[in-house]
Amino acid sequence: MRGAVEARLRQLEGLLRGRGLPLTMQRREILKAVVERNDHPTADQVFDAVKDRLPRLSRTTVYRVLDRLVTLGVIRRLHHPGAGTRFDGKIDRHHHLFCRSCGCVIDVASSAVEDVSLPPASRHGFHVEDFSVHFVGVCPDCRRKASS
Amino acid sequence: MRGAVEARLRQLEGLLRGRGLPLTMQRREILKAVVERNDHPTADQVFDAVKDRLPRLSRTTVYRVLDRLVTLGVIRRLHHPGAGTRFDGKIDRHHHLFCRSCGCVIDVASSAVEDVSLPPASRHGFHVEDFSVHFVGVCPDCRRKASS
DNA sequence: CTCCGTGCAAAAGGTTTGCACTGGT
DNA sequence: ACCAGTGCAAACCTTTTGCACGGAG
Repeated sequence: MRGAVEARLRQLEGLLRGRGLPLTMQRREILKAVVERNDHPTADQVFDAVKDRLPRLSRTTVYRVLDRLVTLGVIRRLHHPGAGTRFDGKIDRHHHLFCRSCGCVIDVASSAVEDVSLPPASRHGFHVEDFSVHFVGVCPDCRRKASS
Repeated sequence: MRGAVEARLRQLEGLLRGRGLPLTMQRREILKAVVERNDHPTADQVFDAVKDRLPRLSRTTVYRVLDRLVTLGVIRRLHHPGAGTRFDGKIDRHHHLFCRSCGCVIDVASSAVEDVSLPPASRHGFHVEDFSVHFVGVCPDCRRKASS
């Protein structure tokens, strides 16, 4: 999976160069931190993960860089029940399982979900570009605890 | 649509009485404020909508009452991209169109979306109870502005 | 009468902003 | 050298908490 991270860094570099923006250490390390984990970290968790490598890093920068990465389309903002904003290193279409018991979020590959479409007449003139499905239920861990 | 609001107030009254909880003016007015609008107000917007009728109302109470209404299942919490927590007066299954330009949210009737399910092999032991679909795109207003 | 609910004020997060300095190109 | 990015501190906004009073059942 190391190669995947390298690929994302190159993607970031390309997007930044295309706009004449600098590729800083902070952007590199923050992107790595988000992509390397498959949970969905908050800005604060990203800060914690990166601060060892960049001791002078400020929380402000984490917010600003995450925002920039979202704008560039390198990562996604995730709207997590309960807690604050979270970030998701995956950018291919995928869906989420939200556990209503412990609040965790599990990714589901898009291919595991049958295609979703809206009848054109129901769109109210809304131009739909993408979608994601939020499944709500109980995760394996919580089911195990509940049955014991 | 006035009748619908009355019905929801009776529903609230029943749920509260069943638990020996009082039906206060604040709970009545806050529920009305959420149900009467078809957008998805924040706690602060609810406060603004109700403060004329209840001049001594405090923001704290709005938060507490909204929370209680969610617990009772009379309204739903909505996890909205960008902004803070929003509340949705509809409790039947429906989906949402999120405008990435202005941030507004439009309801979609559930019947307009084909049923979505996960193949059993993809559930990783997760027990799915419900789902909702988040469509992302551009709303009619923003499309109009963009084309001019 | 008894609790729960409410209002107020203050605290607690989480996120944003202004400004001077640093760093990538 | 230039301009965007960064760090710091303070501001901001939303949400939560402690405590005394007031109102519904």
